[in-house]
Amino acid sequence: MAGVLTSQAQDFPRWYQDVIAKAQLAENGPVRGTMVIRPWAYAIWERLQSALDERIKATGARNAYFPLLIPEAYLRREAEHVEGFSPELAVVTHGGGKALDEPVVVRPTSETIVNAYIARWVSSYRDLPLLLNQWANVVRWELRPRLFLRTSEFLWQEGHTAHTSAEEAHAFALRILDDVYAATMVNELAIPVYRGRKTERERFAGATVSWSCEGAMRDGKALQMGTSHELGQSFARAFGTQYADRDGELRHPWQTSWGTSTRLLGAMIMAHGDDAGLRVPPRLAPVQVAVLVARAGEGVAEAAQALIDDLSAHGVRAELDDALEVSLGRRITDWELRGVPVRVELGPRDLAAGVAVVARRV
RNA sequence: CGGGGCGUAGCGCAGCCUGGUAGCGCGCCGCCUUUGGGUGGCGGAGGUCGCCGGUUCAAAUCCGGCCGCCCCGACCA
Repeated sequence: MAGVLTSQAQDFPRWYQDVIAKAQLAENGPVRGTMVIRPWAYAIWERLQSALDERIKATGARNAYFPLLIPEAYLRREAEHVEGFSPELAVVTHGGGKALDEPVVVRPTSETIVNAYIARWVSSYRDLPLLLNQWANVVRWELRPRLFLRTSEFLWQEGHTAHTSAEEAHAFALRILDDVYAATMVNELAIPVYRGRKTERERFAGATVSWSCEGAMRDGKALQMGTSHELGQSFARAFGTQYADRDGELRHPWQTSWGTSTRLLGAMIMAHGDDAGLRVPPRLAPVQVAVLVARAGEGVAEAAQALIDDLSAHGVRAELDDALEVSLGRRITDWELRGVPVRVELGPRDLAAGVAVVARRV
């Protein structure tokens, strides 16, 4: 059929933008780099989020929430960290109609404010390991934004942990990389990933080692999909986090931080989408089976509803499409664009013959 | 921030060079027709032509300034 989208071969970036628009996944916000996530994409994100959350909790980490606004001075406490993030900070200078005595920054990531509190909560080796995770939005003033892949504001999960040894922190950072990130990417997103250590240049600002999961996209490029960092003791020193060890000595804990974001939706689009549109991995698909009433007829609506009920009873997320005022071709194209894994078409002809058209899109 | 391009209806664009009633496609609304892969027909709604100023009898069009956006580069989850 004549493509609704620019083909991937012709212009991959253009195809990417087309799918996002036509499948109604997201749009640009009024402020440069911001993004409106539309219901279909958000529903996929929610499923991805819960899959990640489950695995994060399985490591023993617990969810918490820290403020969006951070005193600028906090950022300055860790030299390399502030140097890395300063160029992309959004800074609030006014509040309540008056200039603030000290500007506050909108979090670009939360190492600093989390550590300000970890310092208060850790005083004994018995308090460790401390394993925290937060689901939040962060802001980084990006020069060249691209929907999902690099937006000025994005949704993510950021973990922050403290341990009694470098070895334990190292092991935990890798556990997140393997058991949480790679596992979710492979099993939920159905994207094979390459795990490895980031180069010195790409290392997270303030980390000693950065580990990354990179996935292969259909344009032949790799995309960083999740990172896990060993922070050493630099943040602990910067924020004065110390604990009394078994031997009575005061020591700084060894820390990690790790994150994945709505960029994963961009990865899903680029790793699975084709010239007909998006293809959503079945485990993440908000609708796994779309049942289309192809044409009105005696008993067709009832048969379609019976199929929906049967699928639902078996734990399959199924949705009825009986919008007969919209042409069948149009509806088929729309479901293809949105990437629903299985489509069933049912009409009087099928009913009479005791069959149904089933199309897979996985 | 450096290089290039573009701002005209919700979206995508033509018109600008050569000033003279603001157009096309898609989408939207109504009616009819159709419906098994983006149906077809008829009718309709919708625009301070990015903003400010200048030239002119007359500016989307010419001139000046400003603002915004997109693409490439550098930076980045």
